[in-house]
Amino acid sequence: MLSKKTKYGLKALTFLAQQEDKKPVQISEIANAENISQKFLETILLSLRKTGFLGSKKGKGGGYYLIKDPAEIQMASVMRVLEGPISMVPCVSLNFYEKCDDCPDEAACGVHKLMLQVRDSNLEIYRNTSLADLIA
Amino acid sequence: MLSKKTKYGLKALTFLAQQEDKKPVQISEIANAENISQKFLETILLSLRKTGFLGSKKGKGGGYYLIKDPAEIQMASVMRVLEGPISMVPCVSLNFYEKCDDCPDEAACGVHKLMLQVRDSNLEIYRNTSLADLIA
DNA sequence: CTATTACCCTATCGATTTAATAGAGTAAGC
DNA sequence: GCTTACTCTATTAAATCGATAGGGTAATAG
Repeated sequence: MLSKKTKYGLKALTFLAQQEDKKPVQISEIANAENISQKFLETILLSLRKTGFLGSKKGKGGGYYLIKDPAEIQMASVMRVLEGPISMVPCVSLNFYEKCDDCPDEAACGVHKLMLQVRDSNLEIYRNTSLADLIA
Repeated sequence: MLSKKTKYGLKALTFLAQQEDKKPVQISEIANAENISQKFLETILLSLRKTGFLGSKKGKGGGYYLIKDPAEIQMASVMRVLEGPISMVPCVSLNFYEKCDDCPDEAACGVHKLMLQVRDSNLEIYRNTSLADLIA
């Protein structure tokens, strides 16, 4: 299941990408438009800022705004930040690899084989889809 | 993330599929071979029996055995029983569809669009992969 | 017939994660 | 210098997960 955090984060990103100009948008405006708990959204936007997707401006007229062009933001990197590993098991993860304690031989493991396929196909989607694609 | 339940269930199924003959295999033997908590495995095998994947035999010489040919068991049905919905959000689920409370318009939702792609590609894998493929 | 084997079922429990909330702090701008 | 709006930490309630305990029950061998 996709976490609410990821869902809300993606919605916020698409909302910002749809803005005409580059002016900062207040958290409250995004939360209101997308039906998201404002406080929860705060922490999500904060993490997106810390990971380089968003910029922020304080004070009156402040808010969050996209730093990069939506076409340059690929889902793979967004998903890793919001949802965590793309793989469903650590033993097929590119960025978060970990050996299974059980499972003496990965090459002979059916689960490994299946999850490798799933990871490959999902990764291809996430890499070939940008934020711009989501609002097209 | 793939739950341990699914992982263990798949491992048990592949173990049973690798048996030479059709004789019942004891829970303890599977648990031992695959490094799984025996008690936990009991509940998993029980649910696989109730959903028509396994048969069981009680008493001495009893155990669990596959009912169908491994080539006839597709991952899509196994995953739905063990892991639940294949979709990452209910609003793109075939078998467990549910509308989002937020999100006034699914067609305009970027998350919906993205998750639809993911569901399609995963479903294709799960449908085209059988238990027999996992041990090949 | 009866003892043993091994599946069957329910209940519980601790740990972790998730989603949400509270509340105070801080920087920027008018 | 006051207001606005982002920043950060801490807390919490609920849900889920993985595992365990312990008895019950059916089938089989001998």
